[in-house]
Amino acid sequence: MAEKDKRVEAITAMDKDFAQWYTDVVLKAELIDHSAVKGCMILRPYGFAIWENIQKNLDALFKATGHENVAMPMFIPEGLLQKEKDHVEGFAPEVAWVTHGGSEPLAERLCIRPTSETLFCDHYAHIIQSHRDLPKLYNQWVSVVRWEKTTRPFLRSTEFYWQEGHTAHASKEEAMAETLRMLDVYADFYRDYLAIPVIKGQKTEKEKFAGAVSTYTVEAMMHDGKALQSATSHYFGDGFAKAFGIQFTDRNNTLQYVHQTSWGLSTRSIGAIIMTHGDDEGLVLPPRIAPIQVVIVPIAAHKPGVLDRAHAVQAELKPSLRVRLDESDKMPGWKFAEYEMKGVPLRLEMGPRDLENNQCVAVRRDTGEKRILSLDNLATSVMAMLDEIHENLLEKARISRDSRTYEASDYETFKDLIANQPGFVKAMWCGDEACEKKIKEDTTATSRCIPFEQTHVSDHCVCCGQPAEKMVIWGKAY
RNA sequence: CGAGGUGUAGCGCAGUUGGCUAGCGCGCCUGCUUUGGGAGCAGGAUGUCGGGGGUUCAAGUCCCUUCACCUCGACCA
Repeated sequence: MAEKDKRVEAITAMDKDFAQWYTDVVLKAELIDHSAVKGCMILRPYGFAIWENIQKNLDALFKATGHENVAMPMFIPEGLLQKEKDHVEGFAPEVAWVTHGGSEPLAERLCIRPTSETLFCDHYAHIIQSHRDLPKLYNQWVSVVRWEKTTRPFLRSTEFYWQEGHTAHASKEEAMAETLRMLDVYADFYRDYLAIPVIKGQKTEKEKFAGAVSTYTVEAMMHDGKALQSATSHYFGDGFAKAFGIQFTDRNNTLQYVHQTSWGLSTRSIGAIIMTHGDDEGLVLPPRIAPIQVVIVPIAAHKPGVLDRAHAVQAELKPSLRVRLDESDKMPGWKFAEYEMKGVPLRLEMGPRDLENNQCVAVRRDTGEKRILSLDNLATSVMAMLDEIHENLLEKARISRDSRTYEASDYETFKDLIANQPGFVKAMWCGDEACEKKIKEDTTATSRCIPFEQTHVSDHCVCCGQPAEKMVIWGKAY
């Protein structure tokens, strides 16, 4: 029991204090450390390795859809940021400024990019002349800075890593198709790599991106019932093109403005992983992005043959899996707890008893299930188990989300649900921003999205009672 | 940005009305013994008491200021 007590001490229970649980996990699983600057986190090797795996896999999906990576500067001259009115109004309150070069004041101050639309637009204006130059399908993997008042690791940090795709097209139809295509890429990525089910939908006018015609989102539900905007894709129409003069000559030799999109997914996705799959033992990582997919823990490693066999197994798995053999002199129980805290999907225990039987003991992180595996064709059975874990995580998350998704057709029910039942509430909305604002004032819930997959809850706006056709998902959000 | 809370060794904490060389547990280092759920014994190392300024014979302790972290709001693509 003493061992158990030590573990409980290590991480605050989710039910007791979810916020503290989250903080404990990000620090104790060694994902991040705090830096000297407020809200700026240090991504430690284990945390960064998760990000690298996200990058690697998502980038492959971008490449498969014809996108190219570029690198823009981190500075935006003030004049450039101000070219699109809505955009600058949206971002000005949270940009950081560089005012000096060495000891000399700059003639024009430079903002540290909060997002790079203006840089891409400026560049596009230079390089796009003909319809033959289109489409431009660019992406970059960088960090951006937004001077947020309240910060939390991964969820809202002052500086954060992300990718931002910026595309320019000859027609609005093509740009809209790109916007929705990339939203699909995000949704598929969340499902297939992070084992997180998301809801695709459109943001309301109030919630859309500064400067966009329309914003689309994938929304996920965290373990505490709160919503996390997990990635967004924006359709810009030709608004930025007109502000920045991005024109091309079409097939009929007439001058046209391009139609643009942008879309992004950030290190916030790691927050989503933590708060979707984690439990009281710590992190639970989906196998496809886990830095360590399999950890081999030798038992009684000093006994003849144990370590040799463990090394052989590691060598066998290494070509197809991210595998670690922990041959440190820590106690096995210590290692079990440690790798559970770090969310390693599968643990293989190998002791003298196993060697006699040409087997090992496989323990799943998600269910705790122990299974005896033959050392013959081990890579195959391990990979099958990792796939099972992925499917189970996805299914568990889906059930968890659906069981906390409610419907409300009248305002009293709505308010009661938001106040007392953490989760999503589906309710009809008339389309008036006033109702959205009132709901936020009354309940602190916001419209998460107008889901593509509509269900008919009632005929009337849940807030004002006017006829309503759109079903909106509401919830408290990070 | 508003309200509240917290900063003492890597982590968790104690430190009395201001008073001696700032402590405890875990961890860490060395050695031996151990190894199927966070090992045991012996020895050892580790501190700008978050930073700066002030009061005082004397400050971890009191005052001012500043930075960071946490909670709840406001803000938030």
